[in-house]
Amino acid sequence: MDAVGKASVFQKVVVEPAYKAVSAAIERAIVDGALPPGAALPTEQELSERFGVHRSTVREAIRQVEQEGLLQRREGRRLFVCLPGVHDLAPRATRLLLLHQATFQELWDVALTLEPLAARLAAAAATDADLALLEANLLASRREKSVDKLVELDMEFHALVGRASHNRALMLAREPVGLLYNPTLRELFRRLPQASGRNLAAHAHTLDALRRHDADAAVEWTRKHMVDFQRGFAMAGLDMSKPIAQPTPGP
Amino acid sequence: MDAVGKASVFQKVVVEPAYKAVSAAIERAIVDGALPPGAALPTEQELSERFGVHRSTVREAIRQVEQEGLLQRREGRRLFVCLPGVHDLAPRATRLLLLHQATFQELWDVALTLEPLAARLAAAAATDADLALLEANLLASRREKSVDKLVELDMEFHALVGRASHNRALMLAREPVGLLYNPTLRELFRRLPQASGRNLAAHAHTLDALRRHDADAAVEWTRKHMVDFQRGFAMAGLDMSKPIAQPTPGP
DNA sequence: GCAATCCGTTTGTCGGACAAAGATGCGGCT
DNA sequence: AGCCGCATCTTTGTCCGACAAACGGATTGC
Repeated sequence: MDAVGKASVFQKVVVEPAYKAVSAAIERAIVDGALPPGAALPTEQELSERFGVHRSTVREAIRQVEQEGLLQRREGRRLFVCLPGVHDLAPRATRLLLLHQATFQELWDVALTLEPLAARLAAAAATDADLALLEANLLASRREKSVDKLVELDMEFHALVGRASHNRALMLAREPVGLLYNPTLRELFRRLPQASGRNLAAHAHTLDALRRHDADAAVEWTRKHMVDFQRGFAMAGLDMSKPIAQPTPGP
Repeated sequence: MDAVGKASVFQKVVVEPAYKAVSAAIERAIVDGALPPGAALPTEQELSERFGVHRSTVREAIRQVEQEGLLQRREGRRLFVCLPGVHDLAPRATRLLLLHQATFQELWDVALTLEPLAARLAAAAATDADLALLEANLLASRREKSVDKLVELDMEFHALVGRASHNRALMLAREPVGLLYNPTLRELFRRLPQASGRNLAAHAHTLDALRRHDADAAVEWTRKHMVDFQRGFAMAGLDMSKPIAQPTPGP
């Protein structure tokens, strides 16, 4: 209508808030290596002077970077740069799946693929230290009677196999899935007490295969273990197509 | 040494900052459903009154929840509750793998397992809409000449197969892995121009299998596709055991 | 030399202020 | 009566300053 017309020569200008710009700048400094892991973040005051914004603005920016897992409060007050670990991302992924009401079937399809992969890679890459941790887990499981603790130990066993693979992409992918077994596994163990024994036997066989670096056996035992679990799941009358429950079980 | 002695009856008391308590409270309200997705977050002032803290403190808390992906700025100013999507978590996972200098081999081992799984599930679950999107992607790829765009389209194809699986756990697991192909794929396409044609053929066969709901064929073509890629990788003289590069390639 | 203490620094929190951009409502015009 | 434009209110983004508590380091006393 005017001289410019409908041609969008002038796009709508987007102004990003200062706190966002600052948080992006801090993030970039960390990712680019200007602030190496372990280094202390400069003082809030210094940052506010450097960026030319008020300390409150800097604080808002810091909160964002902090939540990102790139900063960690250590020894009291000061913030230090740190590399985010898988344990930092997994809860978020878990919550995402919960909020989206993912079904146990979805989880299971992925687990049925990832756990054997973890076993296969672990057979090739497991160190003595990894094997020792698995051994310790197995021993603890044999002594444990409490269902809740057994579930914890079972999940830990699989997490340890994941770690023994020394594949960080795999650990990242399987962690959230592994976390969500928890409530279902607990329910299953409660309904089928005998499942726990079969579980332990399968773990023992898997560990044995890992010790021999026998990838095929490790995969096979893991798969058997999981199929067995699935059968138990059906026998216990649980429904795989229902959304997964919160990791914090009700009364 | 005093009356209490070394017995740790009195643990060191940990006081969490107010902004953290507030952010946790807001998060809980969202996760518990008190603030359903789509609802507007109360005013900063109202929150500050309700929690009995200063508005600055509320703002710091909001920044954290915002970064978590549970809040989104829509239509200008107000913040609205929203469910975090996979696209919100993936960049973080990607950055984590980059910072940890994960090798392409690690990525590849996972991809070699997840992509066929996606194909298998997609063969069973793909809707007409999914297939149409894949078809459109294939057509666009056939017309495209630019290497960069072709890489984008290739990654999109695999992402679409993932979506067609309708398995959210799978999408979550494969997204970060998929994102990191980018620089390597670009390098490969640049060095081996003929790879692109083979790529398209494999995509076409995969899509065909998905249309026929033939899971075995879909898996087989996907696997072939990936093994082929791996061979090209070796032929191009690239090293899988080196850390992956940033998604933003240098000159 | 070691320990207790004092002081500056840094963080967490608060009070208030103000500009800019939406949202709201009201009155006037057709 | 319905719509438009304008004044006003709200809300956010940013700033200023202040202060208590905790931490670290320097200083001082024994």
